[in-house]
Amino acid sequence: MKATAVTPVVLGLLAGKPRSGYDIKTVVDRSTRFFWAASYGQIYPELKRLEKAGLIAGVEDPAGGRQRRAYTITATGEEALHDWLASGSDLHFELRHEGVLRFFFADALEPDERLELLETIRAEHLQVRRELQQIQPAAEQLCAESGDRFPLLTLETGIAYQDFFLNLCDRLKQRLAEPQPVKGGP
Amino acid sequence: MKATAVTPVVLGLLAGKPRSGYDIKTVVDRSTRFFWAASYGQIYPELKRLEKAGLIAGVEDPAGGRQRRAYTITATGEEALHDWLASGSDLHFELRHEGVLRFFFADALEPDERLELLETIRAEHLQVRRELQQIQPAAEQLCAESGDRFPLLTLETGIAYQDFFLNLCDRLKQRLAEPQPVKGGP
DNA sequence: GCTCACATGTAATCCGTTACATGATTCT
DNA sequence: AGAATCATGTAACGGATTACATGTGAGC
Repeated sequence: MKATAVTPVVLGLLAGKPRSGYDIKTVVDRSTRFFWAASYGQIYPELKRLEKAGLIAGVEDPAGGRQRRAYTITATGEEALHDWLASGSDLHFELRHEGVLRFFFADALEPDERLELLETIRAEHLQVRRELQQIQPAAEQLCAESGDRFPLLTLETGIAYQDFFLNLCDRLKQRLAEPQPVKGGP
Repeated sequence: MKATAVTPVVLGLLAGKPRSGYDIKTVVDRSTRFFWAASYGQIYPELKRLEKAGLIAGVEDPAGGRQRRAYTITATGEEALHDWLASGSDLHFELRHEGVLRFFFADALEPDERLELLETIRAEHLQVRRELQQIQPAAEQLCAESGDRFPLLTLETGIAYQDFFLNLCDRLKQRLAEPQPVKGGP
């Protein structure tokens, strides 16, 4: 059983409580999406793979007449999750930020276009910040109910992360307003 | 000519000065890699595409007897670059952070393992910070020579970004040390 | 003579998203 | 009645990485 990118997400979410594939996708979109996304095309095949490997167990669990298959983590699965969580180094880290890329090439822009770019970047991070803040009450409730404070701490991290970019844009705007030293001197 | 993920990087770098595919890859690995990566498998086909579309022009430019094809940006190419740089909204943004993902699921860890995890995350960001700092002198020189301060500002952004994670790990470590309120009260 | 950096390219492979197909149930 | 949500799944497509193949020149 080689672990793929979705393995830990699925395993981690099932460690909380039994869930269906649809359920997992919904939770991912409201939580890990901001630093670890997953699609149906990954989740459903992965559930079958993990079941075959004995890390999770599926049971038919229809709600009403509606088809539904819920999965529970097994003891082996919990072990595998713990192993992954506690295994050291080489944590995958990747950022794709088109705004920063554009800023990198901003020499080709006019001064007012540069400010506009920073404004656009700022606006997009502000939007994400709002989305995260909307989730916060639900995360706080979940924390109080389950006693697991890590999803809430992670959400707060996400908000602080957006704040970093908001501050960054403000600082860069100020630095662009400062007169830059010209070659040859004044 | 539909733009792909590498189009702006290639165009942006050629706007500075003529370069070979190999050269582009080298510069990318020392600069944009941290927020926008690119591989040979993308760069070389893209150069051919952009030349066919008339956005760049290639000239044989052997150094010694060594084969080398350098590309220059055309007026059309400069226009396309500017259009992309100045076009509004919907900036692609994506983060994949395995450390944060693990922290999200850290309820399944022992207290000391949680601290270890934060330490691992911290160490990896510190490592990236060091790499960026090593580039700084070269970036400063380039800034002084070319008058383009945006690569340097972007590098400084990258360092500040690593600092955000370093501080985050420290703050989270402190918060984990605080006694958490237990259900039912003390 | 050997190793490293310069240099170009592509094929195989892996991976993930998107879109579609299908259908039941609940809410308005 | 119709829309939205719950629910499962896959096929096609697009995109990117990896690895390989190949060769020159410079420095030790």
